[in-house]
Amino acid sequence: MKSTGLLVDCGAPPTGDSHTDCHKVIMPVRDALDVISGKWKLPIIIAVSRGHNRFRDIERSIPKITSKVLSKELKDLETHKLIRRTVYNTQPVQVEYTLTPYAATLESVIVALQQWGLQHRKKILGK
Amino acid sequence: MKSTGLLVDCGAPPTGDSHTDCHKVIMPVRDALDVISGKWKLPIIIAVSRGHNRFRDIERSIPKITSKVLSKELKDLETHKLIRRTVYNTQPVQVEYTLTPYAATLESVIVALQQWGLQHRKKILGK
DNA sequence: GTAACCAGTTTCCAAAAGGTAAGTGCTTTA
DNA sequence: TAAAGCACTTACCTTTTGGAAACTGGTTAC
Repeated sequence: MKSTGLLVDCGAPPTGDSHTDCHKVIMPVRDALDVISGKWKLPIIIAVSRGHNRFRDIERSIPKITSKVLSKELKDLETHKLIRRTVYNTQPVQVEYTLTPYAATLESVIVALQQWGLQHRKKILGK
Repeated sequence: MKSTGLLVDCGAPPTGDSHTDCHKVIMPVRDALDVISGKWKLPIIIAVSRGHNRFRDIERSIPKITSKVLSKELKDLETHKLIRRTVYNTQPVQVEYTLTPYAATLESVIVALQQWGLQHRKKILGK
């Protein structure tokens, strides 16, 4: 799911009636999904929020992620202002990834997904 | 190494094994994303929940979706027990899509995404 | 002096997602 | 009788995603 701009072009909103109500929910949800959907973005945000701030540390904390994918997703998250990359000119150079304050606004999304995922797993695995 | 406050409480002490701690959040979130991520699944659920129950009606209510994609996503949602497909043997056959009670459990996820999407759009446009 | 760690990048490739356009078989409406 | 609606399906194609593996250019530990 790739869009050109920062917000989703949902086309012309259907005028009036029952569609409008629907559209008012669909559009914001699509805006949000555009930023955070995909296999890796939220796991990365969670890992960084739990104190995994170095590249290899994040990589190790997320099962099955590869360095190539991590590198690309970190760049995406940086352009969406959810993660900040800081380079310290130590010897050798040390790179630290931290969440921006803006990323904290995703907390309710993460909590909702975590809780739904938990009960879903219980439901699927026999209960 | 400061935290932004995005700390999801998953019952483990922050001083414990940070990888285990982290996985308790990542795994459920990934379980949830497996079911609902992608460009169309939540928009379809929203449309159906708003009373768009016929194929063409759903199609019209979601900007830019095509019948091919809608058909495929509806099948996926059916196998995940989120949508029920009912065929009435009228002349001609009438097909109705409805949400299962289980789909209602996604409400908090949808609300969280909708609200985040709303403020995100405001942030992007209104700065 | 070589093995390992760091922060990535590169290449090659397969699979999944998604768009375009047309068609199917049926029925209803003008 | 033609057009349009319903519920889809099919074929073809491009884009996106992501996995595997090697590699780079530095540093540090044994």
